[in-house]
Amino acid sequence: MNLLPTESTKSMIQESIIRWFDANGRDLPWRTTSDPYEVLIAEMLLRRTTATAVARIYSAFIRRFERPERLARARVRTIASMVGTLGLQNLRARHLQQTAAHIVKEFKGSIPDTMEGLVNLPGVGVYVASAVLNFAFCRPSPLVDGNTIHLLSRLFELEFAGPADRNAWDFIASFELGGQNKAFYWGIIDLVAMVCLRRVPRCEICPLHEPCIWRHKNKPAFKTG
DNA sequence: CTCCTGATTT
DNA sequence: AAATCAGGAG
Repeated sequence: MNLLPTESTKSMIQESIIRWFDANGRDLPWRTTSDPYEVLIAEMLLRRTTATAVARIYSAFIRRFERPERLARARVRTIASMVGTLGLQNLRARHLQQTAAHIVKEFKGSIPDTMEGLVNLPGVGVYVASAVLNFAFCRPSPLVDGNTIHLLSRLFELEFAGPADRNAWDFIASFELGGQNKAFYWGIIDLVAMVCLRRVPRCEICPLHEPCIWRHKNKPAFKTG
């Protein structure tokens, strides 16, 4: 376990991630909308699934179930047949239908904009709730997933028990994101998906190769060009 | 802690 | 073959 990075290191890394994302981030279908329903659906579909898998079915899903009212009335079997390629389809379909029904009944069809309201939805935990707050309501809220753990572990050689580790949430919450929380969190996800690959990380194109402790230990002869 | 559940990566 | 994937519920 290493020492925690200084505030100035964190600030520099944060800026690098945001700048890199603005220039290189993926243009995924659910990132071009801030409609809370569409964002919530995306996050529920993305649970334990890759973004590329969700990208294949997302538009068709939204077209078919345009509003919560539509989804609430659909049969679980029908929903499951549309999300079958993602895995967890029965569980996922049940949660989608129940959440839609809950939203129609308790919130008159609009998505709650508070952590408490969101985590009470079936199939919505702290991660999905926080993602909706960040990506739909532009409200900065700490967000930690497997990607975050992976990136932080390499950058700072910190050891976390996993995505549920309170220390990881506290650490990510200590960043001062201002209004750039979306670019920061999307940037972390995309860096792990495109650059900080698990087996062969592409340090030569990584915006964080300079401060990265893992890179210094594993590619000491790395030239910055 | 276990289970859910399958495509994809390693 | 095993781990992982924008985790959550029981």
